[in-house]
Amino acid sequence: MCNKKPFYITTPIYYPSGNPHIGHCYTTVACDSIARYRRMQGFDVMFLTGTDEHGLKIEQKAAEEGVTPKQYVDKIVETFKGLWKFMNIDYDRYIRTTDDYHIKTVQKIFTELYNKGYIYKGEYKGKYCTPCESFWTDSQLVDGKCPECGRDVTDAKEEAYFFKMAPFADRIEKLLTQTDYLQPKTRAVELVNNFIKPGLEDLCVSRTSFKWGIPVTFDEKHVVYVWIDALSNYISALGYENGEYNEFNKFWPADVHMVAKDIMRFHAIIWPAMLMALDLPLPKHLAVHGWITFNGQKMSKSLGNVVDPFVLGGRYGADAIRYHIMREMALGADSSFSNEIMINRINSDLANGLGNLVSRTVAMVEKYFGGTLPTEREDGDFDDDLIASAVGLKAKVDEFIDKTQLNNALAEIFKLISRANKYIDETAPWVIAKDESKKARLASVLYNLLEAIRIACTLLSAFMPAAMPKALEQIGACDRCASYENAGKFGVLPPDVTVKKGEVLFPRIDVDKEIEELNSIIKNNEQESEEVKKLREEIEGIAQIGIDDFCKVDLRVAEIKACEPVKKAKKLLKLSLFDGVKERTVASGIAKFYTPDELIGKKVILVSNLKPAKLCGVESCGMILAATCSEDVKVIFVDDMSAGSKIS
RNA sequence: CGCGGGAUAGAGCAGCUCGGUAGCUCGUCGGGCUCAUAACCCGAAGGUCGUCGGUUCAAAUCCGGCUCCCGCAACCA
Repeated sequence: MCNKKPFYITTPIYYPSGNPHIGHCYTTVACDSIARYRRMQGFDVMFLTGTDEHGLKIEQKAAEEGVTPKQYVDKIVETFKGLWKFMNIDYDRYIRTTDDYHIKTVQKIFTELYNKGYIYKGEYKGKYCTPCESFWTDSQLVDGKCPECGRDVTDAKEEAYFFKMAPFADRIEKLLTQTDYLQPKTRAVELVNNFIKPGLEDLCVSRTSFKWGIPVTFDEKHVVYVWIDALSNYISALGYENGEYNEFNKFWPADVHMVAKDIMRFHAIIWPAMLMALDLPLPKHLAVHGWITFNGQKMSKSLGNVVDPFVLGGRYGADAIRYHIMREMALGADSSFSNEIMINRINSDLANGLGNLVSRTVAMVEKYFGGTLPTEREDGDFDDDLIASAVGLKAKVDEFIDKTQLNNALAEIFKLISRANKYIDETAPWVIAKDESKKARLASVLYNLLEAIRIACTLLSAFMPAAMPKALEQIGACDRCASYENAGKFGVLPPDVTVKKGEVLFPRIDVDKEIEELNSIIKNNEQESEEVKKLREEIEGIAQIGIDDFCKVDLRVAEIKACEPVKKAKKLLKLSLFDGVKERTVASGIAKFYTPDELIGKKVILVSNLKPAKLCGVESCGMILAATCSEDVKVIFVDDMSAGSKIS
């Protein structure tokens, strides 16, 4: 036990503002598979996952439901844990940022960084929505209004603590460009160019505008804002600066932090900076994967296409879902998920390939030898090639696991499965079986097949922890036979091995029928309830206004005299509008939907008394009205009216 | 001229570092087999490797221009 090498792997801590979806599944299943593989290899593994439970959004969601924030997150955390159980996720520790020991660590880290001079008190400037009691950045605003309630915001400042990033810029740049910290490394240049070269901005690390967070010990009106709270989970979970655990020295630095690309920046820049400030060693690898897209679109609740892992797993089994997402997803790249792709994959690899191989092999042992092989052997053609493939597999898979390339590891294993299926055709056991004098040869062929299956299934058991033990049982492999150690050897099963046919491992799926059913599930669940519900909530959520409020907005017909794209902006068109009195410039985010030629001469509705603002260097005086429906935008034209006409 | 990635058979991808016969999976078509979950095995069709030009005996691969897509950043008033 003591001489086992430690291996520490983490998922991000998920934000429980809603139920888990297949995207959460991906990261967690990937980590679980790696963790299981490392355990099999004999590492002393610490696999950490958890939830990030503080923040304004949780506070608000809880308030909406009339419960305390803690009650709210408790409920969702149960759903997360339920999903992990359902997907056979075998984590060693589950951290919640509301756990006492984590809070203790965060407070100590915050104080230490303050004492070291890396955290200082400053002022946070932003837009403030009084009814929502929330700060927003300019870029978060929707039409200049609060994105939550749609009401006006005001310029406001609040006292806040900031973390100095600048001292670490050089070291972070080196970390990203000169080490193999970031996987895949292709994104390093992007990060350096976008964030480090322009100069790292200091990071706002406390807030006074909401309460649901960890209090700053030396300044009680502040709570710690996201970064220091969330990122330090990776060390607080090991007992850093708290008495709960005593494993920091054993497991830190982490071997792999796995994250999706949307939070890469925080783990690639902020987290290393924090660790540098604390004088702690840096994690060895940051593995960044893409998003699962659904029928080509990014997975999101608003699109109404969230794939429910419970539904899919319930239909095809957790292992089939695990296999599909591992096999399909390459590190770094997005992978498209659709019911059709998934079902085809399950059918061709799991049902036709692996499942059928086990089934036909076991059936032959039972049919020709009553389930137990005789011990006589006779070598023959094709044996060497199959054996070589089987014996060499482990080293190849090891290499891909080391590189966090699970898809390639699986592809390699399935090459052996194909090889074995081909071997059956080459040797044609049913022909040998007709000749009584060739029993020994027949036994050899079947034994070789069982061995190939044993090796493949042993290595696969990290990925499919429920189905593989069943397969190994069918071929008569004991626990010892199915060890990682033995996956590199041939001839491990006893010569007189006894097989036992069992249930079908991966039933073949009727593609057309399933897709139809899944589509109707999606329609019922999401399009009608989710999407309409969301729209209704959105509309109902907007406060009513009196006619006098409406009259504050001056709407006029204006003619587009000239139009050109804004340089440096993809979405903006610069319009010259004649409002009846004079020409003015308005920037509008419609470049994707209209060309300048289409617009010149048209008359549109102008919000004429909107306060001017600068967009991508263009002074914009007013805005024009357009309807927006998901991705599409249509400007409202009023061509028959003359410029300057009032609209009311 | 903001930064980066990409364009290869119907689909999804590899090959490009280090030029020399274009490969894999799925799908389609034809054949074989009958142990098996109508599964398995073999074969075929299908690509001027985005476009134009350059270097070279030889370019998917190296160099340059262009078109289009996708990330990131910045604005969707």
